[in-house]
Amino acid sequence: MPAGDYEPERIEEEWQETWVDEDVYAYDEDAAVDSNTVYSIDTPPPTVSGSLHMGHLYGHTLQDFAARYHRMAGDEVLFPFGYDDNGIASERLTEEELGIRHGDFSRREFQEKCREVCKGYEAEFTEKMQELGTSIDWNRTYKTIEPRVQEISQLSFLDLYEQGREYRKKAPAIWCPECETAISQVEMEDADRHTHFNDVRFDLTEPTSEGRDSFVIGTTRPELLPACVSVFVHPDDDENADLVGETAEVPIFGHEVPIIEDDRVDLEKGTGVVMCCTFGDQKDIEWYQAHDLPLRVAIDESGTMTDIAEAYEGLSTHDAREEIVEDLEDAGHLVDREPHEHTVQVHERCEVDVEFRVSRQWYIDILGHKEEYLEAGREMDWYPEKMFTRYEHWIEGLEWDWLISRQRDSGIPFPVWYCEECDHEVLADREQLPADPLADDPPVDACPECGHESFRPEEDVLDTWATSSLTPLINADWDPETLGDGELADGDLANPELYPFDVRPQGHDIISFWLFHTVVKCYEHTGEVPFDSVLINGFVLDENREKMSKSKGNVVAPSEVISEYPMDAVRYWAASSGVGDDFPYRDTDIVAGEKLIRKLWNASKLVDTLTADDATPPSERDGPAELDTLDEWLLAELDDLVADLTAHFEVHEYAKARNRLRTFFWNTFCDDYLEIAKERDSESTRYALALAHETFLKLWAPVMPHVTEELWHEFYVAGDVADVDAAATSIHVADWPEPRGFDADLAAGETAMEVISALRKYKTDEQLALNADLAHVEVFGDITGFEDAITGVMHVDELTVHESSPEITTEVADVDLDYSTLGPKYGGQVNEFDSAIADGDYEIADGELHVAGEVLAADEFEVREERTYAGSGEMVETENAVVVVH
RNA sequence: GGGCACGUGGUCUAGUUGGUCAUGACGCUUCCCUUACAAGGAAGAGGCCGACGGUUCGACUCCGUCCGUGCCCA
Repeated sequence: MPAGDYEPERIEEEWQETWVDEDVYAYDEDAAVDSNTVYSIDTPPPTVSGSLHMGHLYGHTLQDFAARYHRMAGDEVLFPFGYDDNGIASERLTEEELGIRHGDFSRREFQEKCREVCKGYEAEFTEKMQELGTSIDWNRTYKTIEPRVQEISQLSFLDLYEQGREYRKKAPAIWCPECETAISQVEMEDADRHTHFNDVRFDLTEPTSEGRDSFVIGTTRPELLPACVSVFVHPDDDENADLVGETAEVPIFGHEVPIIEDDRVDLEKGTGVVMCCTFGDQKDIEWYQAHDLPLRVAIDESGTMTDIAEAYEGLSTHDAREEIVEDLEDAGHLVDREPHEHTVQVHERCEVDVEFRVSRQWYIDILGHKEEYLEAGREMDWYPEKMFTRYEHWIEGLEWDWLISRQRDSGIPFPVWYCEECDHEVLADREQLPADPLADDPPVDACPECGHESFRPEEDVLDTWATSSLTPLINADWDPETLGDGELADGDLANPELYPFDVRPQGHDIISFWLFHTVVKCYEHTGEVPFDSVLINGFVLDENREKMSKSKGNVVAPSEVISEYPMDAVRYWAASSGVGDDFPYRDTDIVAGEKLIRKLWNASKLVDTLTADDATPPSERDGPAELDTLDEWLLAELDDLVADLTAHFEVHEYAKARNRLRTFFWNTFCDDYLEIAKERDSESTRYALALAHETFLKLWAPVMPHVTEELWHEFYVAGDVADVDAAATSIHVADWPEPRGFDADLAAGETAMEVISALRKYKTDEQLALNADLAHVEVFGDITGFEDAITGVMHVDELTVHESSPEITTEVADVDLDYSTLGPKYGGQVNEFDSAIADGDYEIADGELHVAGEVLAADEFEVREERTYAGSGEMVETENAVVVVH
């Protein structure tokens, strides 16, 4: 039984080890035959190279609330864990850690090194995750680089190819010159740059009809001049209309380009005349395609100037820019140059400015299926609902098909070869998977198209999202019988009961790509929306509500927090905010959790001393035939609590659940009921105490799993922690409480609590100790059945209860109008009622109020009376009773 | 620049379809070592609900503008 102080450092660690060692949270496939009784969670796997941050802690804790609640509520829960280790992030990590470059090794060698480096990080990550005390099934983990996942990723590629949804195309794509790979729209982020705005004069080959022989263009990227292929003017731009149709000569480089009109020119900016280069930005690409312009590639894949740049060949874009500006100045073509702040798009992994390059890449067609994906989003339940708009707007704003090929070594290879002769695509047989074309042979000896016998392997690897978007299929172990039909058949999933997943938890920042890509992939492979619901967690901000960032130095590490506070207290804080809302990290909130743990521990000690020693949980044994009114009242209130909490947990309202439970436990149970119970000696009270206490342990279990587990074992499980079968006896596999149908006079109970509160106030006001004796107390009000409770806890010698009204004189102090009825009925006249009542200009007769020429019915107003007690003793009023103390 | 949110006592927050004394916690003040807990208990002070307009009999709640903050997307 609980004794002394609770020791979280020791006890939390003990339980964490036991839970993992004894597989308390293991998903039981054999038990889980029915998808209705399975609760499956599909967590986005964190990048292992990143260290654990407060976002991981918060996100996983939130999922754990759901997992633990559903496990107790009778569902077979799958709470898996994945490590994302096949992206550019882990590749760069390996390079840094070992001081090597990926290009110096064969793909398989480099992948070996990646896996070796990641292994260490994974072990560290696992350890840190387990310190969070979440109910993850550590038997169900996967790594995105492991062979089974590689196979699923390649299967996904084959399946979409069979469905005709993937294509290879030579087109402008977003390119990172640092990583030397194409990247997709979602891998870009904004960065502020300090640069210059250069006004450059272009000469015309012939003067215009207006007699002009030159014009000025503003640009931040003069190094793109060699790539200039045309100049544009807006059709509504009267000032520059004369330029249209003329030919301009590009300064320094001397090549001639046409001047064309196009309404995509921004009239608000610069001179209204802009150059189009291949390529400076996305608009250049649009123009290039719309006007069928030539391609002039001035920058190569590593960000170095090409021979097109003539004298500047071999320079970096940055150096070329400086030199070209100088030369423009010398040649008299630089009209003006001003410092300029602007936003550019950079690759999120290396923060290098992206370029746009024409290259041959693989794409998944998504632009043609926007409506289906919107519909898929509508079919999911969103917690909170408002987050759906993010998904909606993302899809509506899509401009590129999904580019899935990357020119990297690490990652999962495309299972494709090309005929050396006709470029015909040959895909791997599914039996070959996972395949690596650089090492493996194609499945055919000769090209099915032209009969040629030599093949070129695809060197590219799949985009990391191409794998990360398959986690539901990885968790359910996908291995489809047939490819290309886009439907789920019997046997396609080893664990079909898991799919669709009940919930997809994730941060609101990754709705647009991770969630979206996962919906796309899984929907296309199975014909079903992969998630029933989406649970969005907000960001953990610092104590000043600012985003944590390394540069600001305001990052709080979970390890620091956990070493200082019990994990249960940290979880209590994590339950403080509505899902989806960002919220600040504050020590004081965690301290509040610590206090609650202590309160629960101490209250448990008292319950233990007050109740009989019985190792059977009270919910599983018969109570006394007859319950005392007080005890029945508590249990009836408890029924309401259980119903409310169940409803809150069902819809992820953890903050509401937490606050409701805390208020009832602390105020009603500890402050009111326990104080009364101390003074009683009754079988009924002992049973109610024990049953309420057991219920509290269960209701707190999802939020505070460690302390509740410890208390549960102290009360109801015999033997040492090490000796018991934790998988069978844990509170976390016990049944979630249900209302038991206790029926009590809740009004009388409430009145009785008011009376007690009034007596406390009296004692405080009179500077008496709370356990001071009161000789005689009279109560005017209904407290039937609670008399003993009141006399006991308040130490009242004689209690008299009156049915009748007390000897008091009443005066009408004020009249409260029922505005919700009167407003719609009388409109503006309500103001007249108010001022008349304020002036005392009204009459009450036969229960009706005569005011401002109208007669208001009894239910349209309420009279507030001021009472003066005429008898002896001190009067204390409450909402439903009058108490007189002698 | 566009979109989505959010501004409530010193701090963090609750507030369901508008109904008139705005919730709780932390902190603060006073009192109480009452046989689980003084890291506790009892009582109390503290707010023109971001600003300005509008709709309404009535606005923290609805609408508009502005200011401030955050995220997403250009």
